[in-house]
Amino acid sequence: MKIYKGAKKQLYLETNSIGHLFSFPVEEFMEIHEYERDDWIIQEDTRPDYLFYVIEGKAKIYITHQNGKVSLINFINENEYIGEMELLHDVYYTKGIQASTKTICFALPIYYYRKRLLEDAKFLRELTKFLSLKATTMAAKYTQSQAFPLENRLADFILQTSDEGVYKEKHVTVCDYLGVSYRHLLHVLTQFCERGYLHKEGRNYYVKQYQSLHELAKVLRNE
Amino acid sequence: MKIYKGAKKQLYLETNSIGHLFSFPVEEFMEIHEYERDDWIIQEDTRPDYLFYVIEGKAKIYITHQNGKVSLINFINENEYIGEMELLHDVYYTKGIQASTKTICFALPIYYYRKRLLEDAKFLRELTKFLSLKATTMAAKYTQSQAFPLENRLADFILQTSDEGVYKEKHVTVCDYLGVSYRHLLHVLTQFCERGYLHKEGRNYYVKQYQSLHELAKVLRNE
DNA sequence: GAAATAATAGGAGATATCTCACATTTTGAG
DNA sequence: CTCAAAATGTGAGATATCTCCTATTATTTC
Repeated sequence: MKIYKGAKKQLYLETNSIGHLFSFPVEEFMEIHEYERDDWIIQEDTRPDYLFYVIEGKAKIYITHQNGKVSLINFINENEYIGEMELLHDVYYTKGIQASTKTICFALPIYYYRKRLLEDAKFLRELTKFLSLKATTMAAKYTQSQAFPLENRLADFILQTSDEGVYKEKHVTVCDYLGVSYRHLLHVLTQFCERGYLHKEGRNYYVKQYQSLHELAKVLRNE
Repeated sequence: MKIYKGAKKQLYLETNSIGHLFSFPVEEFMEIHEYERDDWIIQEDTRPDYLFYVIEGKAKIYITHQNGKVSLINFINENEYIGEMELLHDVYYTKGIQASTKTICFALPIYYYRKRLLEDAKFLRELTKFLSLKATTMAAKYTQSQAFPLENRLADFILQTSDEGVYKEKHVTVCDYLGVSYRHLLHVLTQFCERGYLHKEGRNYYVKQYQSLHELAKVLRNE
């Protein structure tokens, strides 16, 4: 992890306007952190000292269950918060946050800014919108995972993550994300190939029948 | 649905202080609604005209999937909001909200109060806490449903909902809530009886071995 | 109070998904 | 470059969960 200082910090402050986030000046004690891919931004079960706001990159929220299973709860993208739960609640089981690409965040020391943040309508309004989306997303994932088999959820995931018709996510990550075993994921991918929806070459899968995948995916969404 | 007027309205306004919720007066246009058990407070896919705050009773959030399956997303209890998603977002797939007991809510006309609410730090701070808990709860339910079989989740649910050692929730509701088929729920309940954890009499189940149920339930929680 | 509707109950077979075991390939650290 | 760790791949059998079907009770409704 690196902390940007001096000119580099200035550059990021100027490039990424934060005027819409806070109604009081935060530059003085705000830091800018850079995390490498796979770095832990927050360790599971360890309270963070900062409230983060992602300006570049992508991270993953993980929780480890008592039976050893690991769930990838969700991804965090640019313009999203990290550590907001701990800002709001004194008691909270902290989830692990891991950078999945190089990630750059604004980092506001909680001990210093907490009080003012919780009185700042502008900040709270942004955070409220973010949290409401988070709640909605989780509710959707929850109900979808119960109402539909992997087939449908995977089709949706492939359409969302494939780039120029190529799907090449890591199986390991995907099973944590979709909450199924490695074995089963492979099984369903193989089926997709057999049915001609995908074509496998090495470690990449090429989308051959968008239509079929769309059919499978569309039942997920009412919205 | 009834709307309280005059003295009855006054009574509720006096009994339930709302000073901690808003920093401006809302009494003038705020209504007080009473819903019977099974009334729909909000219809699925129909934007509500009010932001509600539950002061008495309990309600259920439902979504209907394209394949006809119904998910009971969660319960809403006293001191929780209803319709906050629509207040925050212009585009939103509205879930259905059904009273599961007689439910009394404050009802604030959105068209009238929206602007001021979104500028009120006190209101936003409360809402932020509520939404963060909602997001956390949904995330927990999501990952638990993927990491553990019904056995564990049902044990937890029985411990949470049984009263004086008696469990008597409606199976129909429970399967929507835990996201399993009616058939399977019965099957696991029967197992619990066979193992002596529960004893069935008529439509009630008596908890016989708290310890065993606790064992099953405790793996769900790290927190 | 009879008829319609919702809830409970359980059998039987299908299928979605998991666990475990093991082999191969790729990646990363030194 | 080399070795260990991570990721991929596959078989076989177990289990969790679903679907469909059919009865039997409660609960509503007219």
